[in-house]
Amino acid sequence: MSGFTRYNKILNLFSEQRSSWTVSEISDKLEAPSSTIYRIVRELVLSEFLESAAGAYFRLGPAFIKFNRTINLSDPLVRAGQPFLEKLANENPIVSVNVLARLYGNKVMCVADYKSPFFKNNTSYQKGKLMPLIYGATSRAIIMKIVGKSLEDLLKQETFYDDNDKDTFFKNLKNDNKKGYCKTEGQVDKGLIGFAVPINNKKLGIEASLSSIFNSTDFLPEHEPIIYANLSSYALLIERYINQIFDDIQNYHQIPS
Amino acid sequence: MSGFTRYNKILNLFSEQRSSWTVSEISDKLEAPSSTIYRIVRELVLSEFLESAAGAYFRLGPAFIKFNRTINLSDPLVRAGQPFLEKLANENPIVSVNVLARLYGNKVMCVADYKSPFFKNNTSYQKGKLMPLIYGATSRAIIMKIVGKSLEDLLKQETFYDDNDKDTFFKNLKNDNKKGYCKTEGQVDKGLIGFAVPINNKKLGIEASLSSIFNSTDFLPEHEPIIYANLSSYALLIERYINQIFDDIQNYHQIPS
DNA sequence: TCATTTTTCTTATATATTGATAATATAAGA
DNA sequence: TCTTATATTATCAATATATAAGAAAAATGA
Repeated sequence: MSGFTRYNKILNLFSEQRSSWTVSEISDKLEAPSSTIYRIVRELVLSEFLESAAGAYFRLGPAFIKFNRTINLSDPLVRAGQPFLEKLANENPIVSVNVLARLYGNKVMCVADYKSPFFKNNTSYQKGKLMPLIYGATSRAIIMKIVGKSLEDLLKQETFYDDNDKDTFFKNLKNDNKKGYCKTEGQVDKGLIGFAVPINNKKLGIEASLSSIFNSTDFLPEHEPIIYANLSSYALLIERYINQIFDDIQNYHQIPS
Repeated sequence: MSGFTRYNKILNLFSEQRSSWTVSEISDKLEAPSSTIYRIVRELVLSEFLESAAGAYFRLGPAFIKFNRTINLSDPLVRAGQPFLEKLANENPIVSVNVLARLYGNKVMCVADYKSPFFKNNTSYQKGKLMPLIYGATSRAIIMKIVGKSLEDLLKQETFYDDNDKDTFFKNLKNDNKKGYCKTEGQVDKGLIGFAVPINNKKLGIEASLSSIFNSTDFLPEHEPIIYANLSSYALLIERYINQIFDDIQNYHQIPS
């Protein structure tokens, strides 16, 4: 173990299922002497990446909450899009969950969401959760704007059921691209139907989507044009707003530190 | 620079005000050769603590979002308390923001919140934000249960206006402790009034509070007993639920890995 | 295409990390 | 309160690793 790995290996032991570890448990798991683990853990505690809990246990520390907040407040996509999610929800004809998601590595991550007050279902698209790349309108609206080698690289890790499945996938993607939006039903959550449009900004390297998710039982075909109109107009607004924020950042960077 | 500091120093450059840095900017700022910074940044990118953005810029990476989510899902306080916040909001006589906060180092951090649909003001108590220790009901309900040397250590960093100010602070704290709840008006946000009760669990090392924050203009004296009754009963529920979660964790830890 | 910028690679050397052991602090029980 | 077990820190020589300067390679943009 060397470099950042030795810290990362310890941090990655902490999960939803197992959120607290003692030093001796860590040293057992990583097969490293406890004196070494103590030293590393102490360093992480000092920088607030870990914190000590009762009974010699350690857990993830407040640094993650702090940095996560920094990301939320400074991410141009979140800053530009967050304020519009509630408005979008109010203008939709039926109760909805509205989601801003972006490409992160080769996964899709929800970075902001707003749920109508009386929407009952829980979607899988919760802020911070990594989602599959090829299922659900939210994800597909993102990849439909990616082409050529970038798309190939991105999909390299994904496995399709068979060649037919793969062909259908690419054909649908092409179709969606023509229409300008994506619609899927039950691909991620049973009983839910999702619509999504892409949001892009080349200068800032943003590949993202805006989506509205509804209960299948609430949805009627005549809603579709309104839903699509709302999504497109808000996506446009958000893209414009991102550009404005980009200019602010540019100006900021020109000020010498 | 050695140990974790070398990574931490770079990560801490990223802030709400300045969320992206190039390698040469970092090496200027930290006065270190850029070849060294490149190596460290590459390590951080590999572990997703940083990610590269457009134009040779780097920004905070998805690891923080992931770990933050882990904290949210596994924190016994969040797990126990989150589900009750909406109920508390609905039972309050006027619109409110309802907050679960806990001690983190020598600050107070909001770990969960729920705002009534028609509550307009923005409180300073947003999830993830560090708050002052001695102002506001939310914070004071936490420290009012801490005594002796622990309290001294905690307040060591805090500066009071004068000795009189300090005396008043401690007298109020004592009073609150007798009453069982805290009430402050405008200490953190002008125009808002806050009520809070403590939540504790010694075994898990949890020192926290549950609070409801209202618009001063909505508030009438006759609301006070209802507010207090709601807070106390939900705090009790949450404390019981925390114990149950604690037992689950215990059972989990007994399973050999 | 070329010129510029960003990123990686290569090396000897200085420096930090390691882990066995000892010392100390802390918590729990009698 | 004292005892004992356990958790945490300190020490130090052997070893592994990071460092920094410059060169080379890739990537980017005009």
